[in-house]
Amino acid sequence: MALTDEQEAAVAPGRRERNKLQKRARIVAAARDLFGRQGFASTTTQQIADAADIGTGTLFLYARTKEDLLVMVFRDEMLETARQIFAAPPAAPDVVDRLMAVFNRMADYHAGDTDLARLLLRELVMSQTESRRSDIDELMDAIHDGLSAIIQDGGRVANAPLVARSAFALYYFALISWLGAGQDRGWCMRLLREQLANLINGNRVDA
Amino acid sequence: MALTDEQEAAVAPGRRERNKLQKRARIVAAARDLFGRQGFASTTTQQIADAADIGTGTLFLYARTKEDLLVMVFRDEMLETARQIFAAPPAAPDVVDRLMAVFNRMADYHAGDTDLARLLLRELVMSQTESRRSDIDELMDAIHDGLSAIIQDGGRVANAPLVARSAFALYYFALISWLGAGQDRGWCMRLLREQLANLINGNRVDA
DNA sequence: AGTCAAAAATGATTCTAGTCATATTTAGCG
DNA sequence: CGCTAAATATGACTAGAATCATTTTTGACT
Repeated sequence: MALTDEQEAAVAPGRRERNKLQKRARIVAAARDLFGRQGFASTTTQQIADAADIGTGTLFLYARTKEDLLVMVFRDEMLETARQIFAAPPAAPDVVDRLMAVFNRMADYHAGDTDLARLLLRELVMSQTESRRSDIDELMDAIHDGLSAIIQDGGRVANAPLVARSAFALYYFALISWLGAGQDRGWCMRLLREQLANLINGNRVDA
Repeated sequence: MALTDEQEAAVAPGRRERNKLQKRARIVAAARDLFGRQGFASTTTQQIADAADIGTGTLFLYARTKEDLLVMVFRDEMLETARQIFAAPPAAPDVVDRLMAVFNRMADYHAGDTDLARLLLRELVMSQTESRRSDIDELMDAIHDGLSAIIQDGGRVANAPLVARSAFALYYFALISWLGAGQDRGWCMRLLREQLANLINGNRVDA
């Protein structure tokens, strides 16, 4: 027997809301699939709309621009990836080793599709849309908290959150060098390790 | 009396080449003006072509995309700005102070048009086009060298170029927070100062 | 000066992201 | 149940970036 409207509304946040969420999920799935198989540029918003079985204009009710769609698609995936990485903490003796283990696993994720990662990185820099900003903030916060915990756990450093911010900034720059400037990944990561060692352990001549 | 073709070609790198340079200059000037007055999005490539007195398609012989045009326009300006900043070195006692003086002056430049700066920053992350890559590399190198000199001059740090890279990465991240994530400029710069102090002077609990 | 191939310029055309006036669906209410 | 207003969906349409087949310019060589 079906529930009455009132009962239904009481259980879940309303049918309308559920429909929207379903539609949103279809859109994200379609976009994820097409971006992955055809690339971002050669996927048209029309193709995504067709695959998600919605009208041309409806798509833009859920993502203001094609680029927002890219961020939408990867926000979930990256959040999940970040959670998994921080949930299974690397059991290395040194803080620098542990940070590098985290960053290497993140880089592994991006290595799966460097073309998309490159474009995504570009969009993550600028949170033009309001919805995008919250997507990005959530992701950044998750990573920052994870890093902070690792650094705090090391115990040798004052002001762990600030150092976490610096570590993330250095990682971000490594990503830009690798994906943006086309430098060799290994080279970027080696440099990052040195920079992190400097950051954590100091770099004085007399040390 | 006019020079013969041969004489002319011997003096300068050929009339053809000079024409191209002139045309390029007209394009950059027109784009600079229109972007500044109307903003990037509401300036059409047609307007730029008209202002530069060239055909619609000719524009794309000089810049593969509208975004490349943005990079072209600001590469020169930013290089010049960077040179001026590093030519008149800040006479502060501390390395951190001197770095902050440099970064603050760079931020001042961007503060002149934060909308354009935001878009530019996004494009600088990814050197999609080959021509853009060289533009960006040149700019980055200039800044890196300047920072390196300041840090080396401080004398208390081993491996100045690496620390310069880190300092730049931290500055870059501050820019992203300010222009990209919409954080308050003062807050970003204060954080940057702390991070730089950490980087240069160490951050051990026992220090 | 005249010829020719390569380089550069051109604008009509194509393609697609994003808009907007209209139509449909939803849910609260008498 | 209708009725109504608000929310949501739709696809024909617009605007503008970028392309490309064609034309024009250049300069080397005779």
